Amino acid sequence: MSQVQTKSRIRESASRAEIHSCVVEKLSHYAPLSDSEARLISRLEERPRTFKANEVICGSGEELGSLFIVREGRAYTYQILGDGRRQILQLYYPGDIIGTRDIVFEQCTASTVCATEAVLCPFDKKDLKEVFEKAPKVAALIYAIGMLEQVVVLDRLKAIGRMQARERLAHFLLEVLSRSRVACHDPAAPLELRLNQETIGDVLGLTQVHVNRTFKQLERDGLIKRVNGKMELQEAELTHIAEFTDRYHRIDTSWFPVSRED
Amino acid sequence: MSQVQTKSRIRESASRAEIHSCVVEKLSHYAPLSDSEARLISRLEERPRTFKANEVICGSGEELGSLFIVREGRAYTYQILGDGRRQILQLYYPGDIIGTRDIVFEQCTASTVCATEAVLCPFDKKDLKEVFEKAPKVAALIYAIGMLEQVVVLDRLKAIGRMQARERLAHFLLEVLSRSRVACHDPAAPLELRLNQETIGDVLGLTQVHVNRTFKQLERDGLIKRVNGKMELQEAELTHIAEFTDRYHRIDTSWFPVSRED
DNA sequence: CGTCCATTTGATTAAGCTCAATGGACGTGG
DNA sequence: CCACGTCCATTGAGCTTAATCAAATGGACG
Repeated sequence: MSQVQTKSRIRESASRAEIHSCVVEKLSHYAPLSDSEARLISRLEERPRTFKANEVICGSGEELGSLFIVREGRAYTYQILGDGRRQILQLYYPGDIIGTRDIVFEQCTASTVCATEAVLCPFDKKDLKEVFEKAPKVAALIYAIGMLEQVVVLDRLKAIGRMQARERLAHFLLEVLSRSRVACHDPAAPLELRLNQETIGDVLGLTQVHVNRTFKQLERDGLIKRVNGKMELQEAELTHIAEFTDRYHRIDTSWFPVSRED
Repeated sequence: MSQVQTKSRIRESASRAEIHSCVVEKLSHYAPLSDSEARLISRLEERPRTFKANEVICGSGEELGSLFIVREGRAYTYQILGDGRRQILQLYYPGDIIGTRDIVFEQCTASTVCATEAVLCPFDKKDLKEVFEKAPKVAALIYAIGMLEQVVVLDRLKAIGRMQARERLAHFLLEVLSRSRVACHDPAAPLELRLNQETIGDVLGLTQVHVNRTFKQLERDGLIKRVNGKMELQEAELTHIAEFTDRYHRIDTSWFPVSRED
């Protein structure tokens, strides 16, 4: 909750101390940005916008006009099969960038909706051109973050393809936890999923019923403890069960272009 | 087979007609490149290298020093679970770029090996810096191709998460077919998998035995016909069964920076 | 002609799905 | 305050898909 910043501070332009943008915050988590780079990005970023729960950010087939940085809430991307089954492809938590993928297509390859009420910062697609032209380091950073997302997706692919329900769910919980920590900084904070069991099933390729049984099983085994919405995890054991690796630590910036005027 | 180019032609430098590089060929499939852009890229590209079947391109945990463009053969990226099970994350066919993901990490997140004898063109990682600095349009293109790969991975995630063996396999066959066509150009050419059933199982999250039964079933139903290694597909029916979409058609280049001196 | 490897087939088992019912939490309207 | 509806979690019973275990078949090749 303390993550929600006062919106009026965004959009000041001049000195670095005053630049307070979602994108700058996200990007500089991985590599330091020069003042002019930070200024360029924060200038491009539009006013944060509030979305209602279940509001569609971009439907499959529409054109995605901007990236969105998640400031608060949860969103996800999914596809529906002919028989009505649903696969959720990617979850977005505070700090994540929505649309790094679909922005390169003329039509979105999947639908994106908010799972909860959410605050998103749009970043216009056509302004990316300026980023690639004037701030190659930032471009490299955006590229790297896109690839980081891909690694996370592939970890989940492995879990769905080759693990049983118990390990899949453990893997999922740890992934959400590590993702929350990027934004939240407090490593002791309990996990707050804010997703119902049907949604989790659609992420993991399981039915809601089986997700429920598996949660119960993990609870019986003392691996998780649930207290109204929040969850405490036995991280060490779960990590072992799910063979989980946290991918959010570090990217290799050695090949990045240097900031133009540092 | 006709895809294998005479290697001596690569590396000439001067005029456009003589530039004959794997990377240039791949990238200009999606957007026209200026002469200087083409020159920059082809100059960076090193001599094609031949790999033996089962030769490791980059092991999990090592640093990946270059991208590789596949000229001939098949390769794949995989992860092994503690109990020995294997999940193949991505297959690479001629025209694909290996390493767009792992290049942004200090250590590879997965192992990559050749499934057959293969010819690959390395493209040094640290030279990417120059590309991002001097050829922003090419950088955008590389970004877009990385995202295209991600969409393909997510289509497979959907298949593995929410489809049965029959549809999964159909989906897989169509994906390989459409991928082959990027490199091969002949739309009537029969599908040449050159992968055994165990490998296919590890792609699709199925056992080798079940892959076999499913192949047999597709064959009985007249949806595929197998003649020593090659395969003819009833594309229309299979596309319907697998709800398949070909993602290789088109990316949105409208936001790309323009070539610097066209 | 025997070895190696991949494919094929059969019999049995188990993980997860489907269908169905119950109960708690919460909001809304009378 | 109570009645009611909705959403979600929970639990049970039976069924289906794919896994497992095991073995046979069939090239390709030295």
